[in-house]
Amino acid sequence: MIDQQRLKQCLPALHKDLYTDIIANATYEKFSSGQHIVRQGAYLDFLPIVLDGVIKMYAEEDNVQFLLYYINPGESCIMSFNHLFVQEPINFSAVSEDQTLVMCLPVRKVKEWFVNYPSFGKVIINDYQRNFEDLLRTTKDIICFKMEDRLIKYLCKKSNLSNTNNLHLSHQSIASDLGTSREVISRITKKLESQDILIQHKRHIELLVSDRMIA
Amino acid sequence: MIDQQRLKQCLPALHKDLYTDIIANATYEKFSSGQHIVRQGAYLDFLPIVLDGVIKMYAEEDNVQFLLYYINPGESCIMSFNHLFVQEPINFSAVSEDQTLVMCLPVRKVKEWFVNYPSFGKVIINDYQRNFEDLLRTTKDIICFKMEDRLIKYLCKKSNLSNTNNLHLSHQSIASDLGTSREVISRITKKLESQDILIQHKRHIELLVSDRMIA
DNA sequence: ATAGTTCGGTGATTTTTATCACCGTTTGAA
DNA sequence: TTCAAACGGTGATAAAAATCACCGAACTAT
Repeated sequence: MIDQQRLKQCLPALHKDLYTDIIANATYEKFSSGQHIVRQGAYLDFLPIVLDGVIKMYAEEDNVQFLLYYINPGESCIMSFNHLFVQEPINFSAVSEDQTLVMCLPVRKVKEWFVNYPSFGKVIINDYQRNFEDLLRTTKDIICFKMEDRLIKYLCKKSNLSNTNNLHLSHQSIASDLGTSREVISRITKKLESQDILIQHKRHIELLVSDRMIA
Repeated sequence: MIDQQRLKQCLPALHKDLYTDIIANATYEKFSSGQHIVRQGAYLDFLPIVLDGVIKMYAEEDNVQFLLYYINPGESCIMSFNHLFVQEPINFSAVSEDQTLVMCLPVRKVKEWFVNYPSFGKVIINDYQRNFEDLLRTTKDIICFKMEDRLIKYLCKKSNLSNTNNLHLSHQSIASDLGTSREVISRITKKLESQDILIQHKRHIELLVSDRMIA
């Protein structure tokens, strides 16, 4: 599905032998927008690594589903790694944002690589770190900022990810991502429109500010 | 400062040689209640592992300081691990809750162990996992529960940690941990007192419920 | 002893967020 | 084409949290 060249771009600094080994053992899955790659409460027997597209990490609680952070190409949904060693249900969900290509590494091999290749371990650590920092960022935002600021930040982030200012998002889905209700988003977007921060079109939201407030 | 026996209790399942190596290279620091072990914005040249006492993980933002989760004996404040490899300021603080004994492992050695001992890597992974799950739990609580429920949970947790129902906490410090203001806590504790969930004494709060609502 | 500080209580008010109710429009599928 | 579902707007209201202001009690260091 992918060659060594490509894999090196995604996961640099691994041991030479490891690249061939990974390619020999990987399987691939394509996901269309909105599909579950990992479902909260399920068990895992593979480690997913994003090759193309963006994955949203979600948490669910009391029928509320909210966005934690994003996984970009070359990154692994690494928080499922430990679940490879200890067989416990995972406590978040991963959902494809767009068309997504995911490389799946089998548990057995991942364990083996982790033991035999320190460079693989470093990649794992690095991804853990990144996941943790992203979650921490999100947590800080929730505590420190009010919904209006969080919404702006959210839109800027979306804009960055998709490389456009025209965001095809329903108020409902935004509300869900931010853990609030549609009405709240409707009112805030209206307010932001009056402040020339965005324009609401028929089918999308046009963002008028750039990277503002992105940490 | 500690012998091999003791170290094994804290960090089980390591390679035999590693225990002697760790003990040979560790230094120790004692902290009294409320001292900073790790300060947000600083750089690290050691990996702290808690031997005795409890450590609070804090985040700071906009002059608001709030509790993320606790580190118990045998656990490492592992999120600083990656900062050993890439020299970046850390984005949280660790503060001793009580009298605390911390073992400090030097960067150089930690890197070496990580490469040479897969069992050490597993411990690291395990601690990353735990830290992440704790933070995720906190994040879910913040989004899904209102302050009243979070306060009850917070008090239950404190009670568990210190093994007593008599909690010596000021409203101010509770407010800080939960990221709100003193008045809010004062009003909620009053309400909870009327519901027989707790009693406020001169110098402390007596909790009347047990593990209720602890996830 | 006393002066300054921390602590907790509480009223008043505002801000922020949530919830309910209802309505018209748009969209997509049969 | 038609009908149900999704979407968005908005008023009314309630709930939750934040903010300001002020008070007295308790504690602490000199």
